[in-house]
Amino acid sequence: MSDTEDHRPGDPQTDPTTRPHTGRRRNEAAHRAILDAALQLLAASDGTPVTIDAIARTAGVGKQTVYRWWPSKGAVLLDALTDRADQDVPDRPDTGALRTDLRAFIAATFDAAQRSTTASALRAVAREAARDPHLADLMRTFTATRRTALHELLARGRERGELAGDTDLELIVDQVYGVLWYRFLLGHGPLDATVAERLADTLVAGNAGNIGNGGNIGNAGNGRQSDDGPTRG
Amino acid sequence: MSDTEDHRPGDPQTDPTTRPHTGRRRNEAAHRAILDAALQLLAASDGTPVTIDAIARTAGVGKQTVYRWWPSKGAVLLDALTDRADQDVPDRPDTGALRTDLRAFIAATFDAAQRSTTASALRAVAREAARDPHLADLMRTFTATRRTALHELLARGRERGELAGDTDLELIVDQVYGVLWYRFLLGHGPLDATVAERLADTLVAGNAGNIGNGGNIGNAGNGRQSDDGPTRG
DNA sequence: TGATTGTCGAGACTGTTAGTCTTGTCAATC
DNA sequence: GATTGACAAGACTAACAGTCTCGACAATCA
Repeated sequence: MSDTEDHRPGDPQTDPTTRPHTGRRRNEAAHRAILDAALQLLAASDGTPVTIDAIARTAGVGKQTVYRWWPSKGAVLLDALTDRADQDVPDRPDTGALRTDLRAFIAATFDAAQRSTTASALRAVAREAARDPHLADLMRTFTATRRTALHELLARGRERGELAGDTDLELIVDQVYGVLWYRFLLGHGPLDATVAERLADTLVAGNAGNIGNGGNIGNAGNGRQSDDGPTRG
Repeated sequence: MSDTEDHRPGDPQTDPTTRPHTGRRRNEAAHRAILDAALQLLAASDGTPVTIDAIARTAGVGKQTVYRWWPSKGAVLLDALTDRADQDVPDRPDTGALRTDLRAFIAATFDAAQRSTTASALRAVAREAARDPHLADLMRTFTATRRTALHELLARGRERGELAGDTDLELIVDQVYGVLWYRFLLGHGPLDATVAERLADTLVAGNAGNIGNGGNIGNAGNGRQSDDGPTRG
């Protein structure tokens, strides 16, 4: 729940530190009802976009009340999604071995994305984000946490020597989340535990360094350079 | 140019085989002007969606003329994009070695996606597709050709023993196009020749079979099973 | 107690856009 | 010359995000 302190942007009156605050107080129940309505509609969404009117009507609330506390439709939707998705943030496995850590992380991530309520909401928000640059930005922040967690997991493995010193960790992160989003949004391939294992194993094997990197073709060391910084964008 | 034979859907009169066709003929110049206008607007798009009115106005054409030949805005946009993107379909390198084939294919694909005209149009169409299920379908067909080409390239390598016999080729395809779309749409990381090489090399190394698949951690053979069929969805 | 402030639900309003319908014109065929 | 159908122009409808207005209500202050 990242929303309990929303203000009307640029409205210092709502900051209780400056002035005692007169006037009627914010109705927490309405606020809660809006988030619940938004999540319910997102979860039930069949592809048609969720409208503000529908959210307000479902919540039994005036439209203005929605816009008093959120700057745009996208912000409401993301708050509703966050409210839900924070419940199933993948934990950060630390088994001491990269391959098993990675397997667990990817499997948990795939699994979380597939939970029916989350999945439908996530898809709906992603669709909105395609048209709403502000929401797209919020989505980037939303995903950055998970990207960072994966990056750290990989960095730990690299420090232990399980990945080559010049491994491009960001590329691995993008391979994982690229496959996830690609299959999630297009739905043309599975995102199950088997795929998670295959992906984890081949990523580790493919970046393991000079010990077993060749296969049938010698893999000449080609000026790869490491890049750090957990999340670039 | 995949559009020269569009009909008004469900309008058998336009099929010249049934009846000689009376009345004024279709204006090819207008048709061409619409596609050109659409592409021009797509290429110049800054994020704001391209409207049908703008296309018609730019083409010097009535809106009805657009809708006479295309069923929806998405269809026009995709036709315009196809018109352009067919020019830079990556060829199918066949150097005899998987690693170099893959490097060339991925580099060419990344490069084509980045060409300024194509890139802007592609992004705009992808944004539209998020809201327009019909366009999303057309996009899948549009990308299927390229997916198939990559799949075949990989299958060739597997036959030559450069990939393990149980390699999941679809997963590799999705890693390539997943990274491509993910970085292309979010723009948080590069899609250059260096990345193409790294990606190709690690994919080959990670799926090379039992010769050098371990790295520091033994990679126990875990019941992976191959799945063929070039494109599943 | 009464004035002030700010929220509430309701819903009218504005502006934008996809897609349809209408009108008067023009070109091809019968 | 009649019919058919494409044409440009643009009015029209329906959805939707976001704003504005209204009368009611709740909290604070003088």
